[in-house]
Amino acid sequence: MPNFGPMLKAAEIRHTGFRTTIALYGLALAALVSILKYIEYRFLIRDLRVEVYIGVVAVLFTALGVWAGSKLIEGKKAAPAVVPHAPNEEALRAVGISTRELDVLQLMAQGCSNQEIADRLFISLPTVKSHSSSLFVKLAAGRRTQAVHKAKSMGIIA
Amino acid sequence: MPNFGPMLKAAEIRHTGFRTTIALYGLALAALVSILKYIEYRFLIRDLRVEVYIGVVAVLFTALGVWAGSKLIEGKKAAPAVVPHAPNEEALRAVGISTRELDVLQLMAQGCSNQEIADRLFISLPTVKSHSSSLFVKLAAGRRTQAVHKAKSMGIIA
DNA sequence: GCGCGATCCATACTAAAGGATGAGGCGTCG
DNA sequence: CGACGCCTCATCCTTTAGTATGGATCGCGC
Repeated sequence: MPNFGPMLKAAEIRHTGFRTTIALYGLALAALVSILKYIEYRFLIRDLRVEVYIGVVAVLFTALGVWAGSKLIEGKKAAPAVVPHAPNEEALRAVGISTRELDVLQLMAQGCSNQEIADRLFISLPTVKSHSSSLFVKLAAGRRTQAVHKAKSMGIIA
Repeated sequence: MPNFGPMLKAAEIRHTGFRTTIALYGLALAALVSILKYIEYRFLIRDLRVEVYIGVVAVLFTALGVWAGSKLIEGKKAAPAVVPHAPNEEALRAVGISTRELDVLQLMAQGCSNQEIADRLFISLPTVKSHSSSLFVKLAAGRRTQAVHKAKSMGIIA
């Protein structure tokens, strides 16, 4: 069985091991062949045409590829947050923004209200206000829109 | 090698006909089978095992899927990357934002309060509210931060 | 002329945001 | 252990934002 692993590996390299991915990929392929063989046997279909096999495989693996591709892009989009790290990480510490404050800031940048932020982070409204208040001090902003604007220009958020 | 390009139109199915996509997909599949058959003939390989067929197809279509998936995501996320200039003018008219509303929107994006916007544009506070209200309607936003976020993603503002 | 949209302004009200202050739990570090 | 920063939550209060409604002017096109 050929080794297809590497193509998918990039998609989930952070969560899954290389060998594991390859193994799963191979298993999926084997399972697919088995299923097709079973169908061929079960319904007494002789000479199930190769084209049918290929069609089914093509569809399934295209879907798989689309999924993997999506993951791949997500990984790349999340990674750049890693590459611009220079400004990101640096600016973060320079301003002294904590983890939780960053969470609030990011949701804030997406246009969430304080209540929505509270709901998404599973904290209370006063807590969100607390974080945002300290954010405004650290970013020298008086309003949330200004804080978002400054944070973006500083590379703290995307 | 067959032309796989058009298949990926699945990523931008809105622009390409559905039938066209399916047809091209089928053509690609047929081409692939032909190639395999040719290889089987060319190298005098008898009984090329189905598993090999499936393996090859799986690899190719996974790659295809990855590519399509990437395109799909890019299209969704980086639409402005496709059309750098157009979105501005185009999106503006599409949403129906007027000149004055754009002025307000831009200052809003810079973190200005309504009062500051009023001062800079030499208009009254109620007028700014009037413009921003219609902006929220046109941008389908409930808050100014959300309006700014949407406007940026639409390429209406920088 | 007349409708229409854009711009401007106003008032009154509700909702959200922001500021000030205090306080408890928790992990770290000297 | 005790100071300290972070996270959490609360209450009171002020300011800003947003909604609703209405009215005025002006230019444009049918």
